Amino acid sequence: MLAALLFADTDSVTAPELAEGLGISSGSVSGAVKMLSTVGLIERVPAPGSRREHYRLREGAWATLMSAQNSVVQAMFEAADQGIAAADADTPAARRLTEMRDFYGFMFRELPALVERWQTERQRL
Amino acid sequence: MLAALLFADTDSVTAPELAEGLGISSGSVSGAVKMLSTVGLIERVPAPGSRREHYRLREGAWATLMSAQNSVVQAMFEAADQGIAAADADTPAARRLTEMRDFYGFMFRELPALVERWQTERQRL
DNA sequence: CAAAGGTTTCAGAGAACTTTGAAGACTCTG
DNA sequence: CAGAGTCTTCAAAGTTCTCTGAAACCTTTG
Repeated sequence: MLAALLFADTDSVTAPELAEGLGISSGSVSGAVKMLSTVGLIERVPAPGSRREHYRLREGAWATLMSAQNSVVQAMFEAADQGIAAADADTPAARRLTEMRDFYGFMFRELPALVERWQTERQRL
Repeated sequence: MLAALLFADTDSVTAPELAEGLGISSGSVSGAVKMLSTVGLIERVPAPGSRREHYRLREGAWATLMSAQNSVVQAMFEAADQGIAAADADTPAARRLTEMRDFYGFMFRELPALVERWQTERQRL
């Protein structure tokens, strides 16, 4: 579906066009739209003159996708943190969990900064 | 399985211990070991005196995992690139694909650098 | 070098996920 | 405000993925 929206030679695409083009049912289109919308990758486009819904990739969709990944990083960080709290100090487990927490802590700090740097560099073009 | 290896209070864990502790069959352990080994997250540990295989998380496993993600980024970059080659210039599709390629190109350059920075900062501790 | 201990492979069973199609809900428009 | 057009929901069907258990395969050791 993302590929279909990427390659479309129009600004936005209707649900029936997606169904037809991809050879899937309207129900599947509806489900995919719902999922991709909540993730923030696509958006509904108001289409005056047509009663059909139009969809398109959101501006900056890829940065959004990367930021979504960041919540995975956060989850790993928190899991490690809770693990450390539950484990006895000075055990192999504590050592491993500390390495894990430090790594994901680092990434959780740096990844958003990286995406931000992309945004500003993009601005200049 | 990763959690089991993380929390183990010994340096390494045997396959039967993993099966017993997780309540899964030896076949499943074998499959998981194979998968995690090829990804580089765990390693076999030579265990003199025991005939059983011992496993443990590899040093720097999390950095490895992040680097593996990078190949996804690369795939996205290449997909965008091929898309641009296939699309007509000055179309909405070309514009979208260019944004995608630029973003993943940026990430493909910067992510390894980020992991590397982690490695060197880690060194100092 | 045979036998015991341990691991891997693989076909079949089961679980989880996805898709479909039809019914219901929503929303413009005349 | 009725009707046509469009979208969403959901149960059933289909597909894919994962697990198990048994058999085959290594590998160490007496």
